[in-house]
Amino acid sequence: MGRPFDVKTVEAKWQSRWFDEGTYEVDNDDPRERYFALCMYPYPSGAAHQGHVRNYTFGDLVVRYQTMLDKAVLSPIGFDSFGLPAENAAIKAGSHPRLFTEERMKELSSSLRRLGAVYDWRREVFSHDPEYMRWSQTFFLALWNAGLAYRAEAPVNWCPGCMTVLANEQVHADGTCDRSGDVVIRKNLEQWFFKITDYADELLTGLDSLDWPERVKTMQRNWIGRSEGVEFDLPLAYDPSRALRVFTTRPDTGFGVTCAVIAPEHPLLVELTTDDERERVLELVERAKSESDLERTVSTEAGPGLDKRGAFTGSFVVNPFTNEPVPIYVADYVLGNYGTGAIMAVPAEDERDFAFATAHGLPVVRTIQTPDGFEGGAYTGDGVHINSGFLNGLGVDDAKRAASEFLEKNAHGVSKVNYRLRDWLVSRQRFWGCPIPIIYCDDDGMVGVPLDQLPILLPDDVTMDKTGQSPLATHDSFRHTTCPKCGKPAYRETDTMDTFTDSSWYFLRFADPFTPDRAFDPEQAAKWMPVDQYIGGVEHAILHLMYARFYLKALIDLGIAPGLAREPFARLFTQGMLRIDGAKMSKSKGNQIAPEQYYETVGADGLRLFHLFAGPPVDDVDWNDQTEEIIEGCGRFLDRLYRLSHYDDVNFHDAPDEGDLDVRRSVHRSIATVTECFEKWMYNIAVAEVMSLLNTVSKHARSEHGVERGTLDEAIDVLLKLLAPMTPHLSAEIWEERHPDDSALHAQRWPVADPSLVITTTVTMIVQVNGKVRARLEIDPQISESDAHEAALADETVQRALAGASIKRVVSRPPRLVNIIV
RNA sequence: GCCCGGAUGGCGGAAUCGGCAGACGCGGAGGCCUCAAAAGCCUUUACUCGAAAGGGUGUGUGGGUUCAAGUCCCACUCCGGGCACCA
Repeated sequence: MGRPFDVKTVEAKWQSRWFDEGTYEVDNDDPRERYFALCMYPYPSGAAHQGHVRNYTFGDLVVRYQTMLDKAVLSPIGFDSFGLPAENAAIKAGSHPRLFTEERMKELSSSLRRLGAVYDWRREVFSHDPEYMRWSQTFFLALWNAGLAYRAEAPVNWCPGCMTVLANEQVHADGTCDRSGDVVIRKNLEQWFFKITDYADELLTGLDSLDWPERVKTMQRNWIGRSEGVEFDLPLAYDPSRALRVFTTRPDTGFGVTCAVIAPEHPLLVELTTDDERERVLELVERAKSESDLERTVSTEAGPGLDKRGAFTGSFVVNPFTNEPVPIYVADYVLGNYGTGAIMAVPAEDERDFAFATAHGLPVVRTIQTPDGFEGGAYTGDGVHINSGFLNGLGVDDAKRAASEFLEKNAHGVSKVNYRLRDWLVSRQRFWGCPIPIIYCDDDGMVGVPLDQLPILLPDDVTMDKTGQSPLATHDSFRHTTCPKCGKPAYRETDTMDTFTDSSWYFLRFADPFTPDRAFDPEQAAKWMPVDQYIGGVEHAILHLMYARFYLKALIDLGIAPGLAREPFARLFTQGMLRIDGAKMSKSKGNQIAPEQYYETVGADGLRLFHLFAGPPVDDVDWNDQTEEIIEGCGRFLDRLYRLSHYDDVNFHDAPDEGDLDVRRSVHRSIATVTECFEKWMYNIAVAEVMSLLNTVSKHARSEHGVERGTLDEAIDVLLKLLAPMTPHLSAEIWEERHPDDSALHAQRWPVADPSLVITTTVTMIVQVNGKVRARLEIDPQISESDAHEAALADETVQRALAGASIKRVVSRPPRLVNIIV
């Protein structure tokens, strides 16, 4: 397309200027009000793709807008540079992941600059920087010393594709790996964990204060999964001095217990199993062990096969409510690592128990009166208790209280809160991550690497193993070391940390990377934290966003980050994703649309404008045949702006008249609208408003009568300021042409609407007859109810519509409408 | 199965304090400019009946509340996302 200016030259000029002059560098002692704007730590996968463009366009808009509001805006950037893709690529190419990663970092940096995104590059951070690793390892040791990092054997998720264990959060509900999509298998391994469960309660309650999308908060709440209940004893029938301990959230249904069920991993299982039942029980236990979670996670619907998922142990416990013996079953639907690994089963009021009981021919005893017409198995709603001794007649809540008291007195009952959340598994059997700074000594056991020996760096002389096994595990000079305590030969830990540990504190480093010999100065960090606006994809709703919340709380409690707000991200925005033919646009699917081609035509400005205009930022964007044309349209808008600002085809007249005043009103109303839209993330509407204003001004200026010079200049300058955060290059260029002696556009203040020009002097009132619009009247907004009524009736078209019919009623709602009912 | 979103012209989407449905843009149609084209500019564009004036119908479906419903209530359909044996 032929454009009235050279887009590449203009954009290159301003990009160099912002970068070379450090326009968006900000000092920690800046006295202005502070604003911390942050896009999620990007993984350096090479040149920016459209998803990045969208994300960083939003981020850059926030930075530039807040800057124009005269705030000290912290806009940092860095790279989440450890991770599997680099490692896999290095394996393929036979190189080192570092070389590969640094190449990709350069590409991503320059494509962010090409987009016109502005940062304080002095604060750049990347995870594999030795200085960053030093602090990652320091923090690991601090967590370890405080007991928040520990090593334990547990059944863990192993991804055969990634050749490493994964955290629970990285495994989908269907048992597949979040990264590779492989089916995850369960292994018993000794691994490193962070004790995130210590913070379960705060992670839950802290959500309330956050200005985050409700669905993200809901997802975190569900993931944490708090449940209140009672833990109590079911005495063993053959030895009442001992008991099976169970957890329930429904103590009120105790009279309906018809069996107890324990997990295949339960420590008492062997003892409880009688000779007669041993064969079937062992078979079930073996199967539970070998099956993947995918196979084990089948829904608990009654049907063929369900009976095989549980077996009678041959033993009984006594129900403390009824003093009757009930059989103990083992079943894989009861989890070994939740609650006590054993439950009381109440088929009448729990769907899983109902399905299980039905499959095994166990009785169903209702303890809550079902509503009339209730059909089906378990009834989980509220109701009056029946068949329940002292609980009869009570509702669920009252019965829960009474039953809990009973259990406290008679069955060692204690109220207990359980969480679904498990500790964060942080060790990975991979090379390209931050090494865990622990040494194993035969005499001293686990010993932390002394702080003055940090960072433990990854060796350069490695051959990436085609099998995917980490070369650290077999790297002799890395593995062999001496014990810091006794000096004897010892081994290093060869696992590395989950890369989510790196992204759990990078924002603190951004706040202060300047203080020597410290990860950050807490006083400096406290000035910026929490992040005022965090921007990223919803795919991190649980993973990164929960880990970072935990990590910051832990660092504060360990005295590393005293004085900081306990929540890292005050306000979160999650943008929609890009789809192409309904599928997610992604590198792995190979369906990405590169941004570069658009820089040649509409420029970064045009592409940015498209992303802002395409629809609400939260919504997904479907990239289709029409998209190209919309992008072209965004380019055309910028051309029209350029022409108008050069007075193409404009006619002038001298003194401002009523028409000019109307233009000024439009200008000021647009200021108000765009400002509001920016605050509410309604960027698509902000763009529409600016387009609309340009149309209004152009039309007026190009009319035969023309425009008064000062009025047009004000309109153009306001347009440039409103567009400055959206299309920064061209706006800055035009501004400079028009104001060669003034400071640059981005140093200008955001415009403020003149209230006297925003208020409307006349307004259109609609007149309806029986709810149908029959006339539109220009009236004074202050018009009284009766005047509005009269004006409506006086109108000719209204009279024609009434056609003499008798008026039953008039609804007068000035200044919006009058509705006449006949 | 449960929990959240969402459904508006040919298309992306506006309009949430119940008060002009379709802002803005894309696409289409017609015109101006031009030897012609591109670019640009102007007009028009929900559907439908009508030559026109004018009328009727319209926000996934079916009901309801109201003078008035895209917006509120009830029931449902479809699409997207999250969770899915956590006792």
